[in-house]
Amino acid sequence: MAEHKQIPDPTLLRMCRYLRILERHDDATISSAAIAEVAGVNAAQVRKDLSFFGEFGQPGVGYHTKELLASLKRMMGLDEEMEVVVVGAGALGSALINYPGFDNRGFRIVAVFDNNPAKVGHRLRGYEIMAFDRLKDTIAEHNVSLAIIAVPRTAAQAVADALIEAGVKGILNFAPVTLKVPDDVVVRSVDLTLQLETLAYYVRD
Amino acid sequence: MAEHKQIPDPTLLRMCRYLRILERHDDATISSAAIAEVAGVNAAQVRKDLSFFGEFGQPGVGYHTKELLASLKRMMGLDEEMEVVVVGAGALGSALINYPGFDNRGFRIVAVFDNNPAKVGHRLRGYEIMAFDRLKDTIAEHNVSLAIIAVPRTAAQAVADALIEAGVKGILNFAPVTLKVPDDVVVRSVDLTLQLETLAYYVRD
DNA sequence: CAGTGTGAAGCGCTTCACAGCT
DNA sequence: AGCTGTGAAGCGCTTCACACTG
Repeated sequence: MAEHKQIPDPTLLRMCRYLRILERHDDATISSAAIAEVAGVNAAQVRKDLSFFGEFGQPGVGYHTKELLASLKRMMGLDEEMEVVVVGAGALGSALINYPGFDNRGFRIVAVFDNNPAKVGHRLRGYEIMAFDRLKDTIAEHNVSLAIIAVPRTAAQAVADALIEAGVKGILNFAPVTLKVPDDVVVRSVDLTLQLETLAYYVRD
Repeated sequence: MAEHKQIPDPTLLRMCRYLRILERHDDATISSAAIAEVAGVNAAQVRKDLSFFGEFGQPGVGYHTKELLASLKRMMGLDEEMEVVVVGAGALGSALINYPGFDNRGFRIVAVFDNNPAKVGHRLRGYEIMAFDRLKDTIAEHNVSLAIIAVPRTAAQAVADALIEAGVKGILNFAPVTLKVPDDVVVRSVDLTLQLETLAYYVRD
């Protein structure tokens, strides 16, 4: 996590949503109320979030759409392409590789790994599937700092360990486990069934 | 959301994780400290979370694994099978249909919908893909209250509206938009790129 | 006016700390 | 002695309210 921790996590998540809203906004300016409306949050929240990064607005007018977008992208580290590796070429991994959102947002998949011998060497949407033993040199060679884990639960921690040893600093984990990682590595977990299970609670009876 | 709102949302999410930990635990008893260790949270947090549902523990001993598991499953509404429909049979939808986690946790997919004429009528892992015009009667017929949205961003709100009109009360949304829904419908959004984008912030430079 | 930026209040989740039980 | 259940403290995010600005 290092020294970046001054900005609240919920703010960071919302910032990304604001970016999308700005990208789809046609007018030259936009108010915090307008952003809030689309994002489904409080307008004061939007202003407070933005204020973490600086003062972009003009009282009585709002924010200049393009300017704000460009500034935020840069401050979020999304203004330049970022290399990512995907580990796990099962159903989920394949879907992620095909997912247009990643390409479109400046993430470039540089390699796909899987340890299933039936898959290694084959191509998946143009990417050659490599065995795990090529993790380290590939990551070093391309200077990759982000990885996506889409392997079964039982393999996830070992994969994470290998990725971290290879120098990865950020992990997006789709396996349903809590990964143990050093302090300087950031993990985000997306658990597909967890969310569905909490819905069951609200919906039953 | 209705009258269930007394339990904090973060607690609900953690409860599901505790369930998994209990399922994989071999000893007859388990302490809050042991659960906390695996879940990566504070032990007091575990006890507080559990206390929302009742008093299950035995001072000096801990919790009886199987008993606790059974009680929690029932209280979370996960003790009986629940019908789900999936809307969107693209890469993500297909991956979700294949995802073992759903089957294993008591969710039964009863129908898959997609409006792509090239897909309608075909089968996907045993499920016939149906056009959207069959949404309403299928949901009514099977008394479905949960739905998964895995369609492109632009179609998501319309799909949500149709699902809600058909009687769905809980939606797991994978499209990158904030859905507008009535108060009695619960939405959980899983945004695949959002998480990756926040990682970019921590990892850059 | 219309709308930003922000101190201060509000609120809810997390953690502490300890009484109480076995 | 070991561990639970919980009141109370702590802490951080959200919302309010308003001075300020073009």
